[in-house]
Amino acid sequence: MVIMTEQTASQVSWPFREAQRVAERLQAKAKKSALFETGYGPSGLPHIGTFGEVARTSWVRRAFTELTGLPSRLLAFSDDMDGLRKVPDNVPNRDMLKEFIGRPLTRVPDPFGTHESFGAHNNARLRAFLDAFGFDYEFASSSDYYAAGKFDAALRHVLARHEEIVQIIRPTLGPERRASYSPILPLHPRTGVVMQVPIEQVDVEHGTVTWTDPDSGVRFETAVTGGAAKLQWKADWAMRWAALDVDYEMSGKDLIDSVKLSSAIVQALGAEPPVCLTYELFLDEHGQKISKSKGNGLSVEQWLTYAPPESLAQFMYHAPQRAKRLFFDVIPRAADEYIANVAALAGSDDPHANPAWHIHGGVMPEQAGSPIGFGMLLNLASVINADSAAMLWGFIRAYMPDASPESSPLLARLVEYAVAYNRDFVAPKKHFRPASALERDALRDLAASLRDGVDSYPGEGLAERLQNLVYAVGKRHAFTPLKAWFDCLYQVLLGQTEGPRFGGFIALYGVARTVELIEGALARGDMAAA
RNA sequence: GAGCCUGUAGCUCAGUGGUAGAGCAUUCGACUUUUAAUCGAAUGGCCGUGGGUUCGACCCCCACCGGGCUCACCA
Repeated sequence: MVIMTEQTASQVSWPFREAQRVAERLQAKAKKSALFETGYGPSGLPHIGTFGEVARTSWVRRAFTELTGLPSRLLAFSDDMDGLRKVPDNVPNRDMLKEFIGRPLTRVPDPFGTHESFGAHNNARLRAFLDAFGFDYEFASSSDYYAAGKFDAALRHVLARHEEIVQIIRPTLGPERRASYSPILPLHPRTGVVMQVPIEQVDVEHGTVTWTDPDSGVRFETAVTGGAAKLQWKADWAMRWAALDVDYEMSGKDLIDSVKLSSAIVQALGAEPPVCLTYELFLDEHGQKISKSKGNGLSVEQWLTYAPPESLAQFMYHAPQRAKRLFFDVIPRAADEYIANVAALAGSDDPHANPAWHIHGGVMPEQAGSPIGFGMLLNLASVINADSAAMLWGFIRAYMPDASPESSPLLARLVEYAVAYNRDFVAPKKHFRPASALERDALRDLAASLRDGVDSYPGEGLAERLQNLVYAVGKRHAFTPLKAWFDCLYQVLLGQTEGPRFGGFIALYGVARTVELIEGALARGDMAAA
């Protein structure tokens, strides 16, 4: 076991602090490898919190490797043996599902018809989601583990400590549940439903429980092993910790009580709970809780439409134990923080303290950074009304001749995101004011002049000749001051009060398209007048 | 009822014992045949309140006030 030096012990980065706790746990148990776990409930399709949990756990795992050099695994554990509690409203074939309420998800037909069970379908979605980010993990199915007998020894142990476990959980329950509670949930031998019934008899020697079907009155003796029964949630978690010897698991603060109780149960089983971290939940823009029905959350898909995955990781990295508002405006900031961290990493004497190091698993890609910040890029996209990456690149090169997609792959991606951001959030809010009579004449003149060509105008490049053309048109009409002519162009054509040098804009936007832009604005004016 | 987070510039937020920070906003300036992504500068804080620890507290401890969330059925 590697003992931390003073330098590493003073790490200010939380993944290393967590990794240190894991290292101490292993040292105490004389273990030679670490097991990290993340869990998924049956109701959950993967969402932004799923990403956060797996990313954060992966960072702790990576830090653990750095710290100790010991091997480790990350188990993504799906609670797919849980009973279907209610029919989700976002799936097809809901009537069909009604008949399977209460049965383990892996024994409910897939309403989408693409997998052998609903559980398998959700598992596939989860794996595809995790794979899309390139997470290194092993998938585990609760149903498989139960059926394969991987929990059998632990389940018998639970049976032996049945009363003790009941005593731990019972005080936390309401009067109704208190009467019937058992950590053992036998599967009904005929219907397959996960039964929440009083356990009348516990036979430790044979590994069975006896219970009565409330509907038929028939008594059953069911084995707790081999997938004939499963455990109630908190006991299930504890049993899994014990059976697999899980070393690390983080969870949201909504599970604080569960962590407490499961830890008590695992100790009743004679084992030690893993190192646990409780993270804060996300709030919306107004500090309110995020609920799917209100739709005030921000989805992974939304985030990744407007900024790179690294920025989402950056957001998740910072202070997991503090409540953060998760809404649209945090995206550009997260992207810029990431870019700044990449830049800072180059000359850093303590890379472990830098989020970018963690985000990239300690191996930075070539040319990871961007010479231009995302905020600036968004601003630029807005100012020039960029509707294509090529147009944005044109202006970037004017500012930074050496920049190219090849020399800065991140910038190339950011450009695409900035165009999307402008398209969806900036462009729709533009206010195009109608042109006055004077301005209409001048705009017609401008369109006609553009059609005639720029060859007669002075200047070295196309942009400069176009600029002189625009200027000449303005002078032919009675604008006072001439600035009013340019104000007209921005306000009438681009829907904003300020804008780029217009010749450069036309050169990049295209002469023909600019003419269309002018004709469109004039047509809008006609409609308003009519 | 139990627990967790939070209060720092106008706004959004960094900052865990050693001279209060960033972005945005505001104002001024530079560049500009009108402008502009840009660059420079300025303005702006009893760090929620009151105690305590310390040579020294935004930071650690206690109390209070304000804002918010979670759990008490299931997972």
